[in-house]
Amino acid sequence: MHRSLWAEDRRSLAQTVAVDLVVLALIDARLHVLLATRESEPFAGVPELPGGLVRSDENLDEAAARELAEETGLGRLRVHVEQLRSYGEVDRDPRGRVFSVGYLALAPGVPDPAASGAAAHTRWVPVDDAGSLPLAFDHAQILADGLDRVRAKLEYSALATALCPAEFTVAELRGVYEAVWGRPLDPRNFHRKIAGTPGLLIDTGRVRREGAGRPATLYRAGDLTVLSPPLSREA
Amino acid sequence: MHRSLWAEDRRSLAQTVAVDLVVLALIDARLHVLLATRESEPFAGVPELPGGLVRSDENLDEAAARELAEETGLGRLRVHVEQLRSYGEVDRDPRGRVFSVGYLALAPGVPDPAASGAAAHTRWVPVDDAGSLPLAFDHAQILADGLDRVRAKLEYSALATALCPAEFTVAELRGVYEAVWGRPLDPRNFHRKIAGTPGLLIDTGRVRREGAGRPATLYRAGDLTVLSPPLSREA
DNA sequence: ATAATAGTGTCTTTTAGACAATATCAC
DNA sequence: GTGATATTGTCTAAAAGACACTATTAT
Repeated sequence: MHRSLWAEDRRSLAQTVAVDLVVLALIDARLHVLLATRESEPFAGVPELPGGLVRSDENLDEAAARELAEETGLGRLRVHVEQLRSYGEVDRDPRGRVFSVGYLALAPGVPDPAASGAAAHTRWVPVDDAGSLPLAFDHAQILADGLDRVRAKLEYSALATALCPAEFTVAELRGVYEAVWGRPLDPRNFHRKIAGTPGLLIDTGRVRREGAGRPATLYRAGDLTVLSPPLSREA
Repeated sequence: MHRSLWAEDRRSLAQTVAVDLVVLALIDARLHVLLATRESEPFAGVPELPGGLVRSDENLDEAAARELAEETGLGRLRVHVEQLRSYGEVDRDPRGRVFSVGYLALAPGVPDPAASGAAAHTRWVPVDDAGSLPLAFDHAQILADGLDRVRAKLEYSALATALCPAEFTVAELRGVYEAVWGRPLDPRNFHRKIAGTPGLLIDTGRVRREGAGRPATLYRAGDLTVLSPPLSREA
């Protein structure tokens, strides 16, 4: 009885594995998620997360990276990709038994509007609006899990830099936190905490002047990935 | 091209989904993991994590719960089960394309030695020893991920109570932390921190006397699941 | 009494959070 | 100069960690 389901049983199972991506980016100081629109049944016309089936010659991470490039035109950008969790309700797909591995992808800005034609299927939706949209399959749950993950992980990791361009200011980084957490942070305490964490930011030596005000130092992300102690979401 | 792999492509993929469990329990103040021994090829005779294929009429959590009951004889106990992550390297199983969803299970003690016959396949191994054992498939990676998860999650959650019996003392709970983190904690600071977190522990009103010393208050787990601020692994 | 464990109090150092003050720009 | 943003400093309240002390048992 132990590990009994092999040989013919395995063939008759007819299981399928897909990846679905929660792709996030900051646009106009608001967190956005990339949604596609289903073109066929089931759920024709309904928005869904980009994704697709895992092919026989690729692992899960590779499938996620391929779908990201194919469906979003984000291939050339430095995108952080990490696995979320898997979804396997029996009836989550009316076509049959399809498991989905959810992925979280954080893009450092949006690609050129003149990007690949594949991106025409997709659009960026503010996450506040997407929460109330009905999504195909169980994608609303996957999206919620992705948002939970990124909100929690900002506290104890350097993940926020993945939503910034290669070189950024402390104010930009703070903007990421404010957008993801949906609340303002004290610029002075934030600056002191971030700048006082060795290894988190690397000073490029250059500055950026943006309208009025003292020019801001330009940093790029350092090697540090774990923030300890964590950066608390202050009151 | 979008979502193109459907209909016949899907049938020809021949993918299979399994669950594999990292089952942990505290035995003699040491953290142990439950291992089975493979009885057939591949990896015949090599230790592996308990697990098996997901059936067509059950979701992932149900498959994990069923395997837990079937293979470990822990069915009747109150076991905490949560999903870890999924594993999908192309060649992770030489028999074909098998994806695995890893699960973490925390048992409040070990079942009766006189438990079900299924448990005869399995044995409890101290995690320190299991780390150097060669395990079948990629189960060493799954085990490492499970240990990472439980070590990290003790800091910011009430998960440690899942490794305690229904009623326990503060010293027992501290023993869980010390076993999982592999370092001693200050009993006085631990007690003050734990007892000072509202909702974490519920006083049963009874005490337990164990050899010499003042009797310890018996608690059961409260509703609180998230510890904030987290319990830091002190120096 | 002595040893052992449970639980409380106290002190010091560190940190978070509020916010004043200074630096450097555009105008 | 004014106004704006960046960056540093200062103060206070809270928390962490070290550890003395009290409480309650077995022997």
